[in-house]
Amino acid sequence: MPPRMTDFSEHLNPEQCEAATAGDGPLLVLAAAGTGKTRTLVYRVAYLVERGEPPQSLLLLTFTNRAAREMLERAKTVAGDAVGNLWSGTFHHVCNRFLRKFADRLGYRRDFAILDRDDSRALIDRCIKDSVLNRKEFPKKDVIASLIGNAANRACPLEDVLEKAADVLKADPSEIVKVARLYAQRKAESGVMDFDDLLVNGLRLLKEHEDVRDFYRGSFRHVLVDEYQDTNLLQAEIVDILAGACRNVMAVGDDFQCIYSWRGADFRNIMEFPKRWPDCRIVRLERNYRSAPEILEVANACIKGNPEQFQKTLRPTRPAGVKPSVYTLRNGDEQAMTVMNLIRTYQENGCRLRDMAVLYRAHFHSIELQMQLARAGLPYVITSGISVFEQAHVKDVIAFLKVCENSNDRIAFERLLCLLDGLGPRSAEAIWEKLGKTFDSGDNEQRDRLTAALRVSARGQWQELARLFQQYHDENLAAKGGEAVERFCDVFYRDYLNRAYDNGDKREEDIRELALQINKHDGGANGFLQEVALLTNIDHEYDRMSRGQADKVYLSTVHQAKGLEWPVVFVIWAVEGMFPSSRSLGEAEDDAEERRLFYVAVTRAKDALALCAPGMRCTREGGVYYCKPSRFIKELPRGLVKERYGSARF
DNA sequence: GTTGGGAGAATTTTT
DNA sequence: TTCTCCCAAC
Repeated sequence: MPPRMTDFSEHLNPEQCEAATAGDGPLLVLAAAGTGKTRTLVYRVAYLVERGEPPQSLLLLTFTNRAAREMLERAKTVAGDAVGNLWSGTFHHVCNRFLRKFADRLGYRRDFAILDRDDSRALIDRCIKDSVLNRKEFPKKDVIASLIGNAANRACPLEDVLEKAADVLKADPSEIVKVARLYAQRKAESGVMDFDDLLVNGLRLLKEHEDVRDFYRGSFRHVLVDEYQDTNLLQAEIVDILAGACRNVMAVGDDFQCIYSWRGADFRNIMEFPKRWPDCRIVRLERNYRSAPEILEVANACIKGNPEQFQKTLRPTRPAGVKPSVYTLRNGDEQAMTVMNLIRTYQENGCRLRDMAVLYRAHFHSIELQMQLARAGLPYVITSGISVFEQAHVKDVIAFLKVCENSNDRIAFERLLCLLDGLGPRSAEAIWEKLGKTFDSGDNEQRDRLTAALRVSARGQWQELARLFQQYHDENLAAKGGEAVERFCDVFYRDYLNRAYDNGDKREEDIRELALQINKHDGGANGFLQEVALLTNIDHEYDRMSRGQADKVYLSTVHQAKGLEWPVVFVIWAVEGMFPSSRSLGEAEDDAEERRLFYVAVTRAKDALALCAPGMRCTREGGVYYCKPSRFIKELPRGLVKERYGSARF
């Protein structure tokens, strides 16, 4: 079959086409919200493949697995299945792949374990307990974790981060440094990496090992990066190195939408891209296909005042629609009621529930609305703060699988043992030491030694597990990890769930579903385990949504709504102190980021946008705060929005 | 050392 | 609401 050739100018507007069909050399695409950024990237991939580039020589870096998957699928429909061989995934994913091949160069085993956020915080907590005497005054593990993470992602010494945070932190910086050292030391001792280490070590690999660097430089002829504005210094450097030889680097992003600086993202990466790649071509995408012009006017007006940005103006392509509304409301309850009534009205006018979203700054802002929706029986889905894969019961099951597969995973081993009756962290640790810091689940003798080390009350339960390990290795259950999980649940875990939780049934369901997911995974149990730490909520959520085609209203934080769109969008709690959040306001930079976040919220809407500003907020204790409408509303020029009041008054 | 009850706190969280 | 921490009782 002759290769099919796409007429790119037919599918793309001139700017998109210019970006997609550009020749070799660095390319920066400044793509404002809703201007077909993904489409351009997809066609770029298709173009390169049709032009004869082997797909495996293309590297497509994204920020979520979902984005990678979506783009891959779309590119396949344009250029055919051959596209499927290209390298795509998140930075963490790609670094993980590098490290699975070369981690031994850095003194790690190639089957190193990954600490997810929870594991990492738990380990930090242990370090605090073991090294800090006066813990009353010492910051909590979350604070320490974010300081350490900040330093890693900004590629700067922890001391600098601490200095900047000095006035908020009461603790002695040297003590925090001590904890951080201990944390690093313990990670090294057990040969594990946390999320940040994947980036740090991925980069080290490329920097310190010339042959590895040359190997990957030689593998990739083109490096394409999505959401470039949210890269941190490490990620930008990884891109620069990988594209260092071929010089074919395409960065796509929108500095207006950089909303992760608190995680180390630095929008200067995108601002300074032309400095680092002086001969780069810059293409601006400004024609917005998503939103009604009235919505874009609000978006343009709200972002205008931000300093330090590439000047871009969203240009509408759609015909006139309706002006966005600003609702002035009495309190959270009236807000919830009003939003619900509006949702109903839209629904009566033929709008599906899944075409509507409610966005907010922080999860807890949605409580009243959730309660109202639940009471009224209006179906909704909500993106929660914790990932499915971070929930205790899912992690328990995964710990079991890890122990089956890996005899060095101390964290998984101890977690599994803690599930036994009357056995806590202390004993689990002691047993691990006693076994010589290893436990081979396939080894009969070791299983017996473990039995002997247990207190009598836990032995019965352990026997069940020991039998299961035996089966695991005899029947080669590794090939179908889901089956192993099912049996684990049957012979042991179900009982535990029902003892430990009120909603044991619900959790068991999660686990049955997890088993299916594991079976679907190509690499068997081991392949699944190597990636599971990098899977997130959104990946899971997405599967569920697309499979169920559920007709539900979507409730989400603005952060998690990035990249998505809905015909109807409500932004609730658009008041000073909540959006912008008073917690994050301090310096001008913070105000700018909150404004970008607001911009992201506004630009999610296609046809209708409602901003809600209640005048007061009730606290748990029955107290009342008065709130002023958000500065982002106040700043809007007159006439851009329609002023309205709560439906309770009609 | 483990477990369970009660008090108290909660910004965002691509990996 | 849900998660986390701390203390007291096994």
